[in-house]
Amino acid sequence: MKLKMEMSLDTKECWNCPIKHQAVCARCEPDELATLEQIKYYRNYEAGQPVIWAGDHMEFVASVVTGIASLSQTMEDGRTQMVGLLLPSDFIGRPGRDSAPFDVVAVADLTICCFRKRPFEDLMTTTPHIGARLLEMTLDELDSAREWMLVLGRKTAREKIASLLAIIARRDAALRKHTPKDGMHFDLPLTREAMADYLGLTLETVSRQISALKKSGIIELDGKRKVVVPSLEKLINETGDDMDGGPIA
Amino acid sequence: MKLKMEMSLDTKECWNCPIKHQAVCARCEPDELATLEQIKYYRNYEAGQPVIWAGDHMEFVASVVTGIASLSQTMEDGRTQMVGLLLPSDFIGRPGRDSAPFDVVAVADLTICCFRKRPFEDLMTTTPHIGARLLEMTLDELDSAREWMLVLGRKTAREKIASLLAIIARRDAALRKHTPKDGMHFDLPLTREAMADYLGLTLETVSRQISALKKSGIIELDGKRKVVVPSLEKLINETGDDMDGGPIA
DNA sequence: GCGCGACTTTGATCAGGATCAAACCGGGTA
DNA sequence: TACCCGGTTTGATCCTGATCAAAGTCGCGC
Repeated sequence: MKLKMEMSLDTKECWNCPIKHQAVCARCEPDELATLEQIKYYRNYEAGQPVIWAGDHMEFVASVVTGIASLSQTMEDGRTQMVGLLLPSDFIGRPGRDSAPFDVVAVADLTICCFRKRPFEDLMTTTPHIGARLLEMTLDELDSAREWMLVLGRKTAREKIASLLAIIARRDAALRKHTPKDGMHFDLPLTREAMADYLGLTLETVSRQISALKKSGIIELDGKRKVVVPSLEKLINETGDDMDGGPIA
Repeated sequence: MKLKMEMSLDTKECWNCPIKHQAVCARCEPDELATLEQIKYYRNYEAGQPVIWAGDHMEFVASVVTGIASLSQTMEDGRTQMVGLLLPSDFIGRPGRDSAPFDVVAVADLTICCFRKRPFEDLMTTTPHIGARLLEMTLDELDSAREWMLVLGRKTAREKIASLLAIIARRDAALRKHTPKDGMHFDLPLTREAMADYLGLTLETVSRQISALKKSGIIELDGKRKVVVPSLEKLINETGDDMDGGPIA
């Protein structure tokens, strides 16, 4: 059993938070940050642990600080669809509702910064910065979700895999604050099954298509979980998207 | 060529607008409404006409007043995916961005209430009501989009058709301000092709599955475009969703 | 080292939808 | 009336990805 990951001390204050420029608190004035500081607390989850089940009462909203979580739905017969990946700075929860619409599960070891819901909502009504930033983030997420609908509804298995890899490559580059480039390598944080659930495929098909991309020289694998992209252009060619643009998040 | 539909005079003032309680202006105070009144104008489109192409510069944001529009994406090779249906009171556009992320096309004769973008954005910063309402609407749309991802990624053709019919039935009932019930009948506002684009299917499969549902007694058809639902429960059984809940929008 | 369990790969077969093709229907117009 | 045209239905066949099954890989604890 792995030890629970703890955040290092120096990230425990808002003014030193690694996501302070991207998260819902990005626009806050010092006094607003001070208020957030009062109502926040951290929670840690290890890979695989559930954070929230759909329908649960939520007493907090939160921001992902480090790690990855998934947002997903499951039908009675067990078919599941992942509907979003939550990366650092992404927001969890909905001011104004108290039950969660989807399951949230830690995919990799996860730290979230929780805000007690009632005070957070109060703060939203008394200051414009949080609401404005949340609106901005929500509109971006809505665009991302809609772009993903094209992947789910119209792309082939190979295109789906390539699209997922391209997105992870872009996000990984963004987290490291440089642009994606040829020869880049990154961690594949998802199991084959999680990829399948995100892409609306089976895990066997995911495995086969990854093998096929490898055979075509589009990607190289280093172990099961590390990917090298020799030519970003070739990868994007496989996604079915036109060269520039394409889903960002 | 059909005559362009014009709104009747009595809906041309905000205080008499049919969607004033649901749209982005729902929370506005009288003085805010007065400002909106200054910056708004109506536009009409007939079925089939484009409203905006993806990438276009947008000089307005808008609310659907009457009719239906679709939000969609098309790949270079022609594959298209509808990513949303816009019904009366739904919002078009994104404060803070000036190019449209998706195509908007009138599916049925359409009237929208446009707000010049710059003044609208200014109004958003000076009053909380519009931003708060827009956030609320955007969060709902995000949930809807994510629910639709389950349909696209994991449901069978039959389940997809049943899900679409169930959604249209619910929305139709909501527009008429009563709850959906057994024996209800409603208009099918979409062509088979539009349904296919919404569901990630081909139009032939849509046609076949509608025939199959008819043969099973789940629905009855009156012409090509009117549907009767003898038992709502039976229809929902076909969606794969559990009885209550299910996608709302 | 060995064995176990979680995850992954690969193979064989099946089936749900796509594709290609043709006929049908209803409404508008010459 | 006959014709045409957009939308729809139905049929025959194909193919992608699902399903069922078995073997391979890696990390970890004993």
